[in-house]
Amino acid sequence: MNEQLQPLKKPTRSGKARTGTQDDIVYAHIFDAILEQRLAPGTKLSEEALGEIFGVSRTIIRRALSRLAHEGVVLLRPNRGAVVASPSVDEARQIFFARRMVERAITELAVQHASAEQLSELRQMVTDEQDCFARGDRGAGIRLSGEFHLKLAEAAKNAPLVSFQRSLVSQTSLIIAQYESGNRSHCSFDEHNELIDAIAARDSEKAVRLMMHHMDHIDSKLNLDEDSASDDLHAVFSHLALAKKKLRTVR
Amino acid sequence: MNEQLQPLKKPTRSGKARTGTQDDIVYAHIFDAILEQRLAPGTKLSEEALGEIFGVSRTIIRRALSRLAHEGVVLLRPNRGAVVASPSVDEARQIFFARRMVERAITELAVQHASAEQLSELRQMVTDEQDCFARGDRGAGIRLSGEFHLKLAEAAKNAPLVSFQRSLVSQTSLIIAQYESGNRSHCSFDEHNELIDAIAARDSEKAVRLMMHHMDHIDSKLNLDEDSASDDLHAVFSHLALAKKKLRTVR
DNA sequence: GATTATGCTTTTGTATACAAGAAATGCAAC
DNA sequence: GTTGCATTTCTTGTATACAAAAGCATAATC
Repeated sequence: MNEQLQPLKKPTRSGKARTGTQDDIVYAHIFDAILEQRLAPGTKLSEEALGEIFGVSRTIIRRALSRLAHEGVVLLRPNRGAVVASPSVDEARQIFFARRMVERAITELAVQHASAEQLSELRQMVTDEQDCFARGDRGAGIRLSGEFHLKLAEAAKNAPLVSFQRSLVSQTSLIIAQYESGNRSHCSFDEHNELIDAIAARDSEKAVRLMMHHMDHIDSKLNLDEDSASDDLHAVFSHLALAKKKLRTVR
Repeated sequence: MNEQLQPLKKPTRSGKARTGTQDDIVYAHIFDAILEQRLAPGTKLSEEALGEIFGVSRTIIRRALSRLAHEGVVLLRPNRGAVVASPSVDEARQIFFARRMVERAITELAVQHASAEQLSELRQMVTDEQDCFARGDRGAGIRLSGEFHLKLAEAAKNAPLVSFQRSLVSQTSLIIAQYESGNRSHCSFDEHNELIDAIAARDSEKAVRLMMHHMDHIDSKLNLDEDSASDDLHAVFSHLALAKKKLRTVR
């Protein structure tokens, strides 16, 4: 019934999906779609529809969804299926708090442990990110910006922090999709570059200061202020226009 | 073939498994077994054996295992099944680092947000813990000690931190099982009590200081020192004696 | 006209059958 | 006695069938 029954390709150059088992691939595709904000908060994720799209059975989809649910980007409502999470203002605050804490720790660790190779990979990512925004590919730009923070976490060489950061970054992406005010230029790559400089110079205090500044910038671009009544309604209905055939947006 | 085909009861009074869907129950049972150190690191978790034990199909077991895997307490080796994780010395260090960071944040938040009710629940838990050790139920004591730290996380009112803490606490339990030197009296409940006092007094600095002290105590009881060569071998083979019929310990 | 009942449709929950991959065993050769 | 290979057995990976629950629409009643 669907035209997409090819072998399934791994998405993006974010080397993560290397093992290539089917559910990793599905997971990575949905994850990327969320990071690129092609999947709006509240979008219903029907198992059958996704199965058709990716050409696999519901078993695989189900595994991918439960993994995403565990990371907090998908909400699994018993007997009612999965939707892309739409964090409340309060949840957003909690996530940002946790993220500040983690980013501080990651920055300090990265100053200690980042290898020259990792630093150059990080620089490459910033360049790519810049390119994306220059050529107008906002989605990929946002994703790379998130992946930058993940790569930095890897440079910190602490596995539990990496996995926590993964969850926080993707949830941040949802928050931005839901609460960004206007379309001001996004995660400023300049800040990313300065940050790498400070880390390369092994200047822990400066690096941390820059990172905290960076966090301030990100959440200054959001409307998380207390006038949440109208905000909430807006957030709930704002994506109704983007509804796509089977994956329609609800709440 | 097996004698256990009853409806399945929820485990422990840790109210978590309230929803009671089957995979939650299986998850909670295995989680508790790990927290109580009845499941040694390296133990193979065969899907079929567990299915028989709990009287459910492999589908349910599989979900529970993948959830545990995501929390890092179970290792899912492709085509080779699941085993209880056995953290290396380096992994243990990473987990402890993350845990210090999280416990500090949780303590500060709990000082701000813990309700009187939560504080009294915490006190109750310490009493229970004390009882367990008094009556020689070491397993339940260790579990309650872990659950104390989880409850504290809940008092901090930050969902992402709670879920991260859950993963860190259970992994800590595995580390203790693997690396504890001698059987000195465990997580000292006195420290837990002092901590509650400081939180109740809204004395953030003192609470954090006590918590950091508590962390020092926990890892001073472990052999994570660099003489890891013999340690590693010992860790790998130490549990071969505990092998149980189908759930046998391997690596 | 609004509201509640009731059957129908769609979607999720669980078990199971079958396929594919790994480990174990036995056999042969050195 | 040990090493290498082939076959067998067991375990996991995936799809699918069926059951159960939720949503939806129609109809009946107040």
